[in-house]
Amino acid sequence: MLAYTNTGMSGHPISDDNGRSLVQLPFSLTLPHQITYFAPGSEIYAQGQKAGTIYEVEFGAVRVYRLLTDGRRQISAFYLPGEIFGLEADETHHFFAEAITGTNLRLLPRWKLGNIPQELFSSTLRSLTRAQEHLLVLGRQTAIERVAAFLIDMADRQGGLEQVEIPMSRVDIGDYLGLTIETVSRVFSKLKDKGIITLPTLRSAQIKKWNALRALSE
Amino acid sequence: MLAYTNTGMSGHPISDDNGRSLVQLPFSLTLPHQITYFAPGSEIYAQGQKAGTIYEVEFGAVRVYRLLTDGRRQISAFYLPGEIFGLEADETHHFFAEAITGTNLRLLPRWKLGNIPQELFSSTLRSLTRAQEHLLVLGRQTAIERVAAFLIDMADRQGGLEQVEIPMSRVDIGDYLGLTIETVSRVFSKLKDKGIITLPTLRSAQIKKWNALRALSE
DNA sequence: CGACTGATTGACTATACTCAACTGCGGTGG
DNA sequence: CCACCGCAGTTGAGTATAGTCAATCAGTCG
Repeated sequence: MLAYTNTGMSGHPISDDNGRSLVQLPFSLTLPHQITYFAPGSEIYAQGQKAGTIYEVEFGAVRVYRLLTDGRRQISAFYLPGEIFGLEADETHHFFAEAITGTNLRLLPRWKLGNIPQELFSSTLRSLTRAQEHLLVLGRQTAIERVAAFLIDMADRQGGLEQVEIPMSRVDIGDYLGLTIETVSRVFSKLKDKGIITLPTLRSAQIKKWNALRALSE
Repeated sequence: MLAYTNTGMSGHPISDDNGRSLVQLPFSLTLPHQITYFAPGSEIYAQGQKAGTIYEVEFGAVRVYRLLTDGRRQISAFYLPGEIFGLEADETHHFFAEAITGTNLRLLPRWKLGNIPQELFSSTLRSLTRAQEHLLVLGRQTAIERVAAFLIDMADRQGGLEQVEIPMSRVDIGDYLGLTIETVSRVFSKLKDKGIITLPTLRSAQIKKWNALRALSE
């Protein structure tokens, strides 16, 4: 889990040859920073743990989520290469974070009090806007609209190409969209039947009709 | 709309004699700052408008929301005295903001680039945590659980007293919780029938059984 | 005191959930 | 290289929760 390998990433690179995002601007605080590999499914931090380190995804994908006592789970965000997570309002983590696929993370030391990098602040504001926009999806959109919004978001974050890599399982997608896996699966099938997308593999999609998909996501 | 009056606030003060929040720490950037009154229902800013000003609620209540093209609305957050809103990741507002009741706002000038006050950063992180927690409510909780969570949140933000002021309408509550007004109303009635709360007026509630309410919100 | 608006209650419906069976992809071993 | 196995995903049938439409009630403001 601490040794660097490429295992688990074959077939799912969402970054260019330098491990940089194709979309997001690379983030850089003062060097040096440590890079750590996390195996698929491994925990990055847990709710209640002491916070401090900030993480930037180099390659792979991360889910950040919260649990109810009976096990219901809400994934509040996925993080792809170039994106930052792990900041908290106080000294404690309020969420869980796990690697989805094999993931390399840059570990950035806690910001110095009174010296907040502009880029870190911007990243936080982008996360806030993203979360607030997702509230609209969860609160007011139907199952089809949610899945359409998810696919468009994933596509946009990967450069807007036809081919979309989907590193997470149907369970993860359901827990992100506030749906069951069965509903997610049914919607994928319906979009496929309508010729809006194709599903070359379980972990990828091709968007064939952008306009139709955008119309669905409202 | 620009002249200071007290109209519309009678009966709903959620702050102490100094107009300070009973719960939140007061926020203060470098003085001076302008105070402006907004009448009930009046617009503070609109989606697409140029952003820049940051707002702190002195008294009253604010709703920040987003609309779908067909009119469906999601309120992403309510802001009560002492709380800050209006910051955006770029130069443009992505949401609408309106005064719910008569509201006094401190208008704080845009932060200087490269000079982000610690308190502003903390406030942003608190908003992010709050939004992410609300995702769990919208994505994974039932109608009763959502209303219970709302009541507890409102109570906590007002000092945890038995008496809770509810400055917003049932429509607002529904659009915040991702429910219809009918469902909100039915849940209020059910909580009342169970003796968990009483409803002295339409704009207030008394929490009689905290444990029961907390258990419902999970 | 009356009218208007917001809230409540009721009857019925629809969307997504639950439970269950089946399919197929991907990985492993012969 | 192919066959088997296991699990993630799909599909189906029936159900439940919240939504829709409609009527009534209540609180507020002229």
